[in-house]
Amino acid sequence: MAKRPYDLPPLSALASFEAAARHVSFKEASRELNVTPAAVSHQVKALEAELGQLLFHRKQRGVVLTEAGALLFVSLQRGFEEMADGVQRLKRAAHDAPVVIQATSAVSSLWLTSRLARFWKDHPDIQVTQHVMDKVEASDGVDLLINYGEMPANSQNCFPLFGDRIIALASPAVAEKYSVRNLEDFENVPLIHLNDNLLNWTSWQEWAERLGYQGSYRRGTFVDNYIVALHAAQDDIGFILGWEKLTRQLRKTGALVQVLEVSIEAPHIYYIETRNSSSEKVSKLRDWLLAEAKASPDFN
Amino acid sequence: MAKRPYDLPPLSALASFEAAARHVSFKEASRELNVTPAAVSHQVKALEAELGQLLFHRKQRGVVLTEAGALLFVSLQRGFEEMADGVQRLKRAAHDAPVVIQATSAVSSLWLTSRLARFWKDHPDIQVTQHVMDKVEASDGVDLLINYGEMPANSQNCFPLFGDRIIALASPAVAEKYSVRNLEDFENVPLIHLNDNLLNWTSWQEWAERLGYQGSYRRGTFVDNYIVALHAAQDDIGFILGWEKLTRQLRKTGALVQVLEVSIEAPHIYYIETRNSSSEKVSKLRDWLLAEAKASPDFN
DNA sequence: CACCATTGTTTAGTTTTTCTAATCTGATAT
DNA sequence: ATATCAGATTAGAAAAACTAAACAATGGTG
Repeated sequence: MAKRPYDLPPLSALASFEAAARHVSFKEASRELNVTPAAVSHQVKALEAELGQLLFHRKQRGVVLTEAGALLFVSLQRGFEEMADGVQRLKRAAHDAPVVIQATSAVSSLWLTSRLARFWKDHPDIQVTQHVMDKVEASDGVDLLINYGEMPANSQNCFPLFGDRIIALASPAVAEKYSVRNLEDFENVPLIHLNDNLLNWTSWQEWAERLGYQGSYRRGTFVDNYIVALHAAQDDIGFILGWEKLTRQLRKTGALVQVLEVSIEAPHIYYIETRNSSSEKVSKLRDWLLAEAKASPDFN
Repeated sequence: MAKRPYDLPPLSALASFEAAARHVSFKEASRELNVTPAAVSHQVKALEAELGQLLFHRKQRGVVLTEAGALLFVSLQRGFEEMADGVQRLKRAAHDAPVVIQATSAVSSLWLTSRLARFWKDHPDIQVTQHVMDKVEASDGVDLLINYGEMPANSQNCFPLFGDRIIALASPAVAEKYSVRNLEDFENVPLIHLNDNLLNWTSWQEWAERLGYQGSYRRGTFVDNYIVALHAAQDDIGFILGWEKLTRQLRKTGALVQVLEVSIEAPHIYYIETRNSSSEKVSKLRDWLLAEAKASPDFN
């Protein structure tokens, strides 16, 4: 097969030489490289040995480049410059690029959006883009991902955000009109069902079973999106299941009220996942959100 | 003071990444770099961590460059190419450049030249230039230097070549005409004296003193150059001092004959000194000459 | 003129980096 | 299904790089 396309001496030696040549001083070079002059001396000596020619004339006081050294120096400078340019561009691009966080429309509107607004006040330099998508898979270019489901074990990219309880809700008008007293009553009232194609939503059926009731809840309307379902509930369409914490604000404002004093622990938890990038900014946002979830467990 | 002008990640990581990107394969890269795939994996991972962004998409089978990776790759390639160019030029220049060996005209004509001709037969790829100069100081650009004098102690650039004895010589005609029987006889015959401005030549006076004779040798002619002196001797101008070994050939052909069966050990030795370059070619010639001096101590 | 401050070198030993061996993972091809 | 392939991961080994200290050579200073 092809031999090494660049038959270069050790790069560390080249870097030491370049610095020494630029400063015309081993001492200065060593300061720049955060090493002792001895280290630079070693590297340059090794390079000279490898190339089989002197790169510096050792003068009484300091060093002077030989002709060969000068020749090498300009090439190295150009080379390093080129590389540094590329790295610089990369860093700048990373700096300018926003952090992309993906969440379902429900999480986004009920929890994430208001917090991102606050995050931006703390970190005006970090641009954040929300990617609202009611699917489990992450699209390309997503840095963070808030999932509801079973958190993969021993993945250091996933961190639990919060768990929740599931309760029954309705608009005050609906609640008053049907006055549900027990689980059986739900069989004869309009329920809002979610078509759970991809997410792990808990259905009315599952919810009741968890609470020990075996009846069948068939009445009501089906919608595809939890936010739509919430709006439907507020429009007096019927009863809806909801997360206790996530709907706290809606209950506080009286838009919805809890029906029956029963609840189940949500079968899954919300967790945050790091994807693609391990950049500073991403970690910052992730840690901020984790702290946020921890700091206000009751969503005050 | 100024920060590092090139704020580059570890160069070894860049080199590993470049190879991996070029092959689009950690495995191939590892073969090129003579390391295991694990090593490449480590380096790339470290680089990604440092830059805070993924450089490869890890696919089910192998890897693919990310956009960022591709961007970095072209810069690195250009950079390495630039550097390799410089190194290449340097090596080529060193390869093409002849080895320069400096010697006095005497050593050159009596010992070195014929040997260099033989060296060239053994090593036709190594070009050798003679720099004949009857001074002690080496001029710039000289790689090897044959000196006569006191060899500096503990210098690993100097190697003893040979010592010699000093005898009195003359052309057969002169020898017969004056028939010198003892040291005193030299006082009344034409002597050839060397103006020793710089070299450590032994004068007739010193020679005789070493042999225990206190007379004064004033008669004769003065010349500046030993080769001229030798020619003068062959032209029957007078008696001359010479090295036993170096003049062997002249005596063999009958051009000169030894006068009086006395001789002194030369006060100094011939030694060879390495200057400037420590290139392969220089070492080769030096070692060859040392072996030559050792192999034929009698100058057969 | 002695003496100190500079700059680079050298040696030997330590620290850091880099690499390997072995084991895993996850997915494709047979 | 099973083998295979490319890469990841881990802990520990090997190699490279570095440092400390003593040295050498020189130039400036009191």
